[in-house]
Amino acid sequence: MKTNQKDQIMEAALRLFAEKGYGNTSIAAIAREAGVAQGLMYNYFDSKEDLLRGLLEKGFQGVQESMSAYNEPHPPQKAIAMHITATFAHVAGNKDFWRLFHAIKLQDQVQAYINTEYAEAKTFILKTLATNFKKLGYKSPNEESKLFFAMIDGLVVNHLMDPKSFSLNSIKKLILKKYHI
Amino acid sequence: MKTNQKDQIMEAALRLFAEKGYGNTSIAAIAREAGVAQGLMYNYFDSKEDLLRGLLEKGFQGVQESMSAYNEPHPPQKAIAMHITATFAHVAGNKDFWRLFHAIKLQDQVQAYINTEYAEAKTFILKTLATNFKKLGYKSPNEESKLFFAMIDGLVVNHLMDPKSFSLNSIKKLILKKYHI
Amino acid sequence: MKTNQKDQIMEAALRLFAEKGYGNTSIAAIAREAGVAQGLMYNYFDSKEDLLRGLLEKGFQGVQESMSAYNEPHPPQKAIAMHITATFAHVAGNKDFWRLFHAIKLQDQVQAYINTEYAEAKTFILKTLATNFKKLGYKSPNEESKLFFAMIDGLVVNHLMDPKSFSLNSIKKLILKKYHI
Amino acid sequence: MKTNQKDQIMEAALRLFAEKGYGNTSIAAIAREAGVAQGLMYNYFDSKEDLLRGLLEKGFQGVQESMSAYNEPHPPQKAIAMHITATFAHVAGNKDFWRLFHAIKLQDQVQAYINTEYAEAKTFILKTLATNFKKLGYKSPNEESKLFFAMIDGLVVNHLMDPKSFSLNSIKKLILKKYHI
DNA sequence: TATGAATGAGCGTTCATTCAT
DNA sequence: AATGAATGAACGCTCATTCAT
Repeated sequence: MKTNQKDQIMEAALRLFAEKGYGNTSIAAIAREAGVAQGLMYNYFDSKEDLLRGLLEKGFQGVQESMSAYNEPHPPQKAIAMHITATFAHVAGNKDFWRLFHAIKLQDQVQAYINTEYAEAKTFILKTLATNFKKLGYKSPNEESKLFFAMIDGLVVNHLMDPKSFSLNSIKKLILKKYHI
Repeated sequence: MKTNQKDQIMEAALRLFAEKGYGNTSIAAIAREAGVAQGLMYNYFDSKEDLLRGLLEKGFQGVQESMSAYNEPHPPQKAIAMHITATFAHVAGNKDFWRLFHAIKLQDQVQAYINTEYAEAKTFILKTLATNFKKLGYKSPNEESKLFFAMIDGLVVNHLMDPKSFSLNSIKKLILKKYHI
Repeated sequence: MKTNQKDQIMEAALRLFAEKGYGNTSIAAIAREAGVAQGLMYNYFDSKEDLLRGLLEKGFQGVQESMSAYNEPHPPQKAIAMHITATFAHVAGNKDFWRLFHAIKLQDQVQAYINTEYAEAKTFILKTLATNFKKLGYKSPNEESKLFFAMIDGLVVNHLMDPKSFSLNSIKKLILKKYHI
Repeated sequence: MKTNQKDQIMEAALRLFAEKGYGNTSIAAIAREAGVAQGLMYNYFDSKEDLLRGLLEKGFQGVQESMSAYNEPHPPQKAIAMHITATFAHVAGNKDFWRLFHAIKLQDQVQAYINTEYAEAKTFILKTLATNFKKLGYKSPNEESKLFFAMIDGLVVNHLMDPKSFSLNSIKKLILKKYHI
């Protein structure tokens, strides 16, 4: 009957952080949105910042899981295609997380978590991409992978800002064609 | 001898907003950094938010000016090259502005200014790019321009996050090659 | 096997109140220290303040008992010696209670309990001392008893603050000599 | 026309801390008592604890000044008499400070300041008393000085708790007689 | 009797903003 | 134009207390 209140708090917090920004969201607002007393959050998280960390961690775990496909070897073209597909699908299904993440990633204070969780994933992705580009005969696979990564990143952010103009799926085809996939 | 105090305030604010974030920067800190009294800011701006708006406006004016080259007709390849060069140069010379902008752009409250100032520039750039891509014979010039725009955007953001790994200039060459320029 | 949980709560509370102060000790901390659930305290006490009252009452009962020796008549010199010995012994065996009591005794809110429990004991002691000093021929037995009482009180407090410098036993001999006992 | 608001805050805080205890006094109550906005305190003190420290420091400065008489050499009997007189006078004129101090001195958290400011004064007083008792031919001047110090201390505390019963001046004469002064 | 999740009032603190000078 | 002391609303957080189990 009673849904998990910790989850309700996290959902409410993620929604509000994404919508209004971390700094503009009060604990009171989260509690109201979650339909819960203000103090309850502190049974599950040490502080507002710890709640943010919890949300980011949970989000990155989802990313990690959606990236598990890379653990098995694939032909490079398929691997790249899968990367795009998986990324776009994860963004589509976790818009609030990605809005929050991209809104926060440039702030020094948060770079700590990001450097742990995100930087690893980023490094892994860049390496995997470089390997695949090398297999495909690209001249500068490292630069190529950075460019590719930045392109996907930029697409995601622009999609989050203005989903109608920047439809991920319509551009996906163009990318595949561009990379002869 | 005495420099314009309004400019000093704006410079201090931009520096601190970029460094610590808008929400984590107090009026007191800005006044301290600018070497003026706390109340002085309110002679020039109605509020802290108005100061932010002022900074964004000024920044976008700079962007507009650096884009004035587009007003004159150029061969499409040169136009695209110029766009990249101008963008990267503006970013290199206005890191604080771009850090602030990208840190803030996803928040609903700020989208108001952005929809006025930035969206216009964005639309203009997208149209110009599309025109040029069309001239160059690309099949889907609109999608192509969005992809290109997102790529540049993503590069800039990744550069701002980690300038050493994402050197703009080393990737610039790759882009030019990619687009046969 | 299972000790009385009420006693465990009271012991934990006394320890923590003495160590960290009443105001700095939370019910949660007491429950943790006592190894019981947070809510259990309210089965035995109406409130945190009532728990404090319970601790003070129990402490004063102990004082009362250790003073029972006075109920039997003694030669005045022996009575005074016994008072010192009993007091110092009780302090040595109940440091936490005395720390708590002396830390709290000056606050108006607590004076209520003190005026009931403690004031009676104090009055009794002062009277007994005065009687004995009178028997010993002192000119102002009332003033003399107050001075004596304050001296013992001051020694105890200074001992609690700094046991090494203010050793009760080494000063006890000096007092006995001073009063020709 | 306008009295110093920092002083008003300190006075209000000292009064309330002495009356209700440090932990039971809110910043809001201090501001109300001082007739001032809540936030103003933080223009003068970093925190509530810093305000407490400020009050204790100011109080100890007063003690130091009232002890300046000891800097000049006096015959031992006069020195002791002066100590009593100065102490009682200072207590009479600074009841709130002494109530606050004695209510707080047993708490570990505050012992830091006390060990700096107060412990020095205490050590100085104990040494001076011991010197004077030695000059007067007492057998154990160190123990004697501790006993004397504790006696005065106890008298002050009992006076603060119950000024009517423990009149300092009526007991002062008894002390002087006791020490043949 | 015992649990501990949930509550919500109240705290210390910050800070955008005002205003007398 | 310029100052900075003063304001007070709002924040993050704590914790005594309650209550369904």
